[in-house]
Amino acid sequence: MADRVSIKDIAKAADTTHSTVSRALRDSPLISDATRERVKRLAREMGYTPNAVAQSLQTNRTNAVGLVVTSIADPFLADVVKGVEEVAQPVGLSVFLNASHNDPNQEIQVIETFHRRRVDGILVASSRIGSNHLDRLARIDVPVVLINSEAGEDSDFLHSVTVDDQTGARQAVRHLIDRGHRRIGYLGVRNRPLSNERRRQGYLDALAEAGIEPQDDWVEIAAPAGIGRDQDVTAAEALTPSLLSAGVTAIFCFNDMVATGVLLACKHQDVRVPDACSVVGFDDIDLARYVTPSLTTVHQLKREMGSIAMQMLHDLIEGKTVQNRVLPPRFVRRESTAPPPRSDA
Amino acid sequence: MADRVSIKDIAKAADTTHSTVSRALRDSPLISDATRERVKRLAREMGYTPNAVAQSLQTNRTNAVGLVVTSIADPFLADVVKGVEEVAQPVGLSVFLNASHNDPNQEIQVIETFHRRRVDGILVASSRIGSNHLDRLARIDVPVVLINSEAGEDSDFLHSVTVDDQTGARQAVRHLIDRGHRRIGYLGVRNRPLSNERRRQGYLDALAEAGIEPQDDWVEIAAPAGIGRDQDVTAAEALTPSLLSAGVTAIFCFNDMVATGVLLACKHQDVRVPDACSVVGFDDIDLARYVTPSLTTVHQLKREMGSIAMQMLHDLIEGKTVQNRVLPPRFVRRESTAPPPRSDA
DNA sequence: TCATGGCGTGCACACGTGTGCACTCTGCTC
DNA sequence: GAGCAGAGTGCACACGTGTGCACGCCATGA
Repeated sequence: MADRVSIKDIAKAADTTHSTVSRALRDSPLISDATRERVKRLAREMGYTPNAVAQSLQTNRTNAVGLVVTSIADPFLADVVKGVEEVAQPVGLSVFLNASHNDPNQEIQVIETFHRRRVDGILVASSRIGSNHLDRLARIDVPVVLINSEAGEDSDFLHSVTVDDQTGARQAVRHLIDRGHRRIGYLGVRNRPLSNERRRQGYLDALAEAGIEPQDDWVEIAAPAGIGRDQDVTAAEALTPSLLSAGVTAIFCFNDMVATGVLLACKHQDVRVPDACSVVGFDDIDLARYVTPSLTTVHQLKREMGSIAMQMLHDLIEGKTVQNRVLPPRFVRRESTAPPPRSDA
Repeated sequence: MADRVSIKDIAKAADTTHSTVSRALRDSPLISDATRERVKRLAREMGYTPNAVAQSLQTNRTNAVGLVVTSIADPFLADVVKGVEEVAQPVGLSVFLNASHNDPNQEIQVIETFHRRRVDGILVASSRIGSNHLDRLARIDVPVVLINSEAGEDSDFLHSVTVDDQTGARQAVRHLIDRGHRRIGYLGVRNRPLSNERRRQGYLDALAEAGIEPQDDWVEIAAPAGIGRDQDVTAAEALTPSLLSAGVTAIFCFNDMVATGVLLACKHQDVRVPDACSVVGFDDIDLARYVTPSLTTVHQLKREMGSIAMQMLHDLIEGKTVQNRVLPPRFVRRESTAPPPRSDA
């Protein structure tokens, strides 16, 4: 009952028209102070709550944005989403959350849904979408900000915020080299091809700088069954023995989940970390501090990525122009790295 | 350009009226097969995407639900949200995600936003809201499902799905007793009072069954600075020494995060787990398998809670009646529990 | 006294879609 | 041949809000 009250009802109660009520509630200077106050008081008393649906239809603005992530249960993305939320809420933007699970059908469906709902902008933290569905995104005619999956040739509606994967990877591997390692492995993933390629390249850069010839059997690329933590861990666990038997004394991992899988595998094989083998992760999710040994890793500004991306999208919606952002990684040394068992000359 | 096409435009192209187009697209039996096909083909060719905003205004259904969580970065809630998503997407419901951070102002604002947007239902995974904002929720006149925070006296619009905290806790503590422990501590949290109280009660039940007199200094209740993982861990870490010096040989923790804090504290104090002290968690988040030693804990059906809650909400929206659900916990034994160091007679 | 101007209000239309009702047309039946 | 049923379509209104424009009123000034 308190629900169904519209500005028309208020108008009736105030003995005026809905136009006046609308203007009074929006503090239009056209309205006299007396009626403005009278209308506002009535609105309060009658328990009026504006109908955002009708407003959207009229103003052609929904004040809603779409957010696609590959998986919500990914702790990395959870932090990103948190950052998004922290900016969206204060500026009055609502967020439609959708997962894509790297499934082409769901990706299409999600974009379609955002279009139908006439969102004012889209945030993508799901690497495949940026590249694969450009045409579909373009048709919506709405600003898009990609997170950790660059904007290809910069079109005028596609923007991005990323971390400098390659530099982060190079720093991490250089640390291992500085500690005396020469035989260093890379354990990557197949289902996030862009980041994986950049981090692998950083790994190769560091080896090259140190004059180390990379060996084929130092590199393994896991193909996790799905998306998210569990699969990364399991897939990495399975591939670790092969790397160890290739004789590496340190393993640089695509992310902390993969590194955790390596830790578990070492535990089962009684390979002591870091004494017998050093391990380095990427992302610096909370987990990195909780495992034993705690993970040396590359810190990403996860929450900041989310909030910066959301701020960019907000600016774009307001018609401002924005600059793409590349955030700096930060190397974090913890307990999972040490010099190699015996120095390899 | 492909955007601004409405059913009126299609009507013009098909040399008919928007009424016919509307009916044709909705497969109304009033329309002849010929025109239906013609309209549908034109709609496709012109790149028509229905305007959900206008549809909502007309039908008084938004096909959107609101989801409030205390924090998105909480791994427990992340799984719940995932379950919600998995049900919502297929049935065509969109999800507005909002965080409350246990902040009364934000809680009010979130509910207000959901009302303005005329969501068809609300999902609450933020314990405080159920009890504190009943009046506000009632005013929206929309079904509400609470997750892990019961529905008080069951009103007709409030429903819930919870886990049986008390039984889970009792099972966990009984396991410790079976292993031979007599001096068992409880490390709880202050900012989730309902669950905390139920788990503490289960702890007391188990002690009572074994004829053990609980001691005041066996129980500590942490007051984490905020919500989510990090604060739980830190707060628990700080309180662990006090429990250890009370002479307990095992600690039952409010959740796995708290347990992780205990593990860290023990590590720093060189107290070996489980040899010198056993530790039990709650929730069975992924982390529980990754720490060393892996955590003995109480498994919760996290994803299922989300999907069941969403299914309930969907049924309620469709006008069906539903039953509140209490999910069974499942005790999981891992590496963090063992008999006490020397048997206390 | 009349023109002028400003202030406050109401009228009417718009946004895009759904739907009850009236209308037209075709073909059939008596 | 008139009447009628039924199928297909269009008209008009509704949903709740925002806004350009015209109107009425009052005060001011010539």
